[in-house]
Amino acid sequence: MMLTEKSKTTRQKLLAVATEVFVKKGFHAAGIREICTAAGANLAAVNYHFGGKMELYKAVLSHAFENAKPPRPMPTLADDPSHPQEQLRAWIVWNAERMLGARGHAVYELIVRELQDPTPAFDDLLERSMQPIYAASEALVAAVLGVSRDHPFVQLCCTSVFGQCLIYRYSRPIIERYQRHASQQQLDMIQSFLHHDPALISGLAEHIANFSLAGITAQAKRIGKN
Amino acid sequence: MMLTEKSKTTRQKLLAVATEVFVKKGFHAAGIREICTAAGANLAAVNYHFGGKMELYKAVLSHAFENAKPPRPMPTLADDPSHPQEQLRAWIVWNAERMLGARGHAVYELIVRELQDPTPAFDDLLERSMQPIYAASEALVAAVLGVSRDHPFVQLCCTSVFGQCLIYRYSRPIIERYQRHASQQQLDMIQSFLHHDPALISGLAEHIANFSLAGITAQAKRIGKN
DNA sequence: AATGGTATGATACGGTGGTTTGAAACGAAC
DNA sequence: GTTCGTTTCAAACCACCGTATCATACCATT
Repeated sequence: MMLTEKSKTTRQKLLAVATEVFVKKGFHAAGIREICTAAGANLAAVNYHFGGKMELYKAVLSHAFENAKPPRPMPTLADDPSHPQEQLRAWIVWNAERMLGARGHAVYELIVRELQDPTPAFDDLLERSMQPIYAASEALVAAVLGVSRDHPFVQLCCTSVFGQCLIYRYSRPIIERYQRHASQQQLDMIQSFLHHDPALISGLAEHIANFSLAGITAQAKRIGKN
Repeated sequence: MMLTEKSKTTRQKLLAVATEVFVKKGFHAAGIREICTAAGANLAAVNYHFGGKMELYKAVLSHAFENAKPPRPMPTLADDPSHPQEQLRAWIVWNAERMLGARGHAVYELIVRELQDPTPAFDDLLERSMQPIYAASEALVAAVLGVSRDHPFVQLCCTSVFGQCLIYRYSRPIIERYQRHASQQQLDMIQSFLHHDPALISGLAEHIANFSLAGITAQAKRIGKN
């Protein structure tokens, strides 16, 4: 038999626990022993079920990527080419909610780790998960700016949008740390953020959209003047 | 004698090499052997001169922090309270150039690493290097928005500004990777960026300032309407 | 009941990492 | 030239990690 009940659950448990540990500590710092004992499995289980630490890691990446599929499809320029501003706004909100929401948590956390200590699995992950999204943002921003996609302002504005989203991922350890000297109402907000409270996140997404649209339209005027 | 000529240079060489290696690989991945051989020192040198890997790391942090002092002093609201917009613009440019320039390279790279895998040296570094800067940004943004510093919009806008700067640090590994499939003129720009070309960086700083000021004034109007 | 692929278990191997040790080399002071 | 603190060096130590091994237990099929 290919997979008994028991083996399925150990494999899945291993995958689930490994995701947590890799997210928390990164690839190098995470240990096989730690993962196995936390999953209630034997030390050899990883090698048996996946073939090695790196293979387990790749499996975690794939699994996390599959689970990160957003509930709504990505808004693109093609959906309504005559109103690029509204489309861009919809896209920014969609993207921010995707990057900050609970669904994408593991993938983006792992991507952020890969950014600093790339493993061989990096290129593939980036290509699959980020490249299509980035391409869509370029098209939308170019449409709003009224220039071609290789205009330097397009990249700058896209980077500004992504930067505003990414920082909420990067600063997570700081935020966790600042719980100590936080007031009660700050503490509530921090907890909401760390637990991916949808209301708080859509508020952040709204802010990023408002902020960015103002920034981008300002750049559009700047282009028009020249 | 406390420090002969020879010992001084080994200590300094160790510090310099260790800074490079820690920046490049992070605390955990960096190896004592690697550092020592690169510095032309014996394996035991680190323990002798610093007392251990962690102490060496702390010394590197302090040293990098001291060397990151920007050439110009930070513009603050107090410099010209009647023109908060201009002051905020000056501050954003100053901050972006500080975070992206060659001087601050080591510190910010190390901070970015600490963000993901905090070592015991994290709190101190953060408090010394980031807290005063962040406080200044809050004051300026609050002045432009015309609200008190604990208004929620203040934090949101400050985070948006920092996010736009930080992403250029975070995405450095991606950018290095994309040199392979880049055109010639893209390659030149990438090289300029990686080598902290002042002209390119002040261009980025200008963009971030324009983008952010538009975003912040838009939020100010939004507050005014309510 | 017997069998054979599958899964789990305890243990050991090779390698690497930081740290320690003790002897040797250096250099200034007497 | 001897002495003493400082610095360098080679070698070893010890803990840990990922992997490999091999015996055992499981369980559907025969």
